[in-house]
Amino acid sequence: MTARERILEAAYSCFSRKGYFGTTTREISQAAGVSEVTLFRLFGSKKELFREVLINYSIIPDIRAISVPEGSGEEVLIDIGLKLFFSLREKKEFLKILLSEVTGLTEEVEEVYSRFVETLEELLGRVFSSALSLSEGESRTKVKVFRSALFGFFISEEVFQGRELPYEDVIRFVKSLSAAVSGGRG
Amino acid sequence: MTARERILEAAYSCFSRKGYFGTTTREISQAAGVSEVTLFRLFGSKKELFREVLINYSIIPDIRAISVPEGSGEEVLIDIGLKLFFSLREKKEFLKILLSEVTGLTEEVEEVYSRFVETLEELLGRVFSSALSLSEGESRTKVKVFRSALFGFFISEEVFQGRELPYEDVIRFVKSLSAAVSGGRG
DNA sequence: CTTTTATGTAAGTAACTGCTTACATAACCG
DNA sequence: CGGTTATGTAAGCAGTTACTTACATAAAAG
Repeated sequence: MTARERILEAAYSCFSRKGYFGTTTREISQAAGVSEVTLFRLFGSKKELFREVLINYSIIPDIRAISVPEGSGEEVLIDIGLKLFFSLREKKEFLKILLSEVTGLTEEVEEVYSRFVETLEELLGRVFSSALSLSEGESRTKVKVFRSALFGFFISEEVFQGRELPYEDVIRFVKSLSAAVSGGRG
Repeated sequence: MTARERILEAAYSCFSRKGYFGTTTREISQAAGVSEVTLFRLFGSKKELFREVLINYSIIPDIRAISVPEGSGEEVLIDIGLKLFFSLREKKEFLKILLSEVTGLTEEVEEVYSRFVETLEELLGRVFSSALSLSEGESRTKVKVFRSALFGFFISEEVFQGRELPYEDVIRFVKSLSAAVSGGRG
């Protein structure tokens, strides 16, 4: 691994554990096993390094890579719900960084977050209108419910409580959510 | 207002806008209109002040104060959903502080968060088992869906996007969520 | 009136932080 | 070989930060 990569990785880890202001450049360089001078030579400033981390570890490509499952009805929602949940889990550190920068939101962090929600809703929008047969308006609201629930669940259970839920708990939740959203008039 | 109160209020505001590490004690004391020495005399340390802010502005009493509505069915869920949403909004700053401290979670912040979720689930548990007629297990999972969706929705739309949703949007969401959760087998 | 209490001003300290400069070294490239 | 490139060490600087000490003052309490 190049020095650049090692620094990026170390920065990712540090920022996600202690936030932007809680992390020092000394700390990052030590964790990366390089000198602090190298860090500044390669990235110019702490802020710039932070930006690169945000780009490098973004969850957005992961979400884009999720394929819309064939078929229809509840089963499809369960499938996509699980895929999304485990994508969130895989990028937990990235999401922690995002959350911790909610205060003093710089435009760029805000933009990253907006694109994250857009990407999610776009994917779910496609799934919902193909798998369930819903009007544009119905679909949009249900997508919001589904997306919010999944995201809220992940944040509460995994990020804040700092644990990793057993598979059955995740399944139970996603099934319940999918059933709720795919049934009824809501 | 006493100096103590002014400092608490200023600290609350600063921490919610810039996080713990992003805020300096100088800043707080200036915002409070007192000298920095006074801040340290009254609170001992920055950390202690932070703790007091967390206690003083906690959302938990707000949630405890919400009365379980009479009646049954979907209407009740809508009622409680709206009450909860507007409680979250009223304590947005507190929640921002909580979110921003998700990195480097101290035990105390983690505990505050746990109690927050417990309080929420307890309230919703009572509502769900009285208003809908559900078994213990069904109720518990539906409560999780309801709670996660509401919380996730609030965080995405209001905290991260930094805006205040128009009332109709909130209503539409809560109605859709309530319908989804109260109908079906989920 | 005198003491206590609450607050202020001034000054400063020790540690830390982001970042820079100067110089060495070792590997790789033509 | 000679030069470029990537990295390291050492030193440090200027600014900031949490927090302290010493002393003044004015109001409140007894």
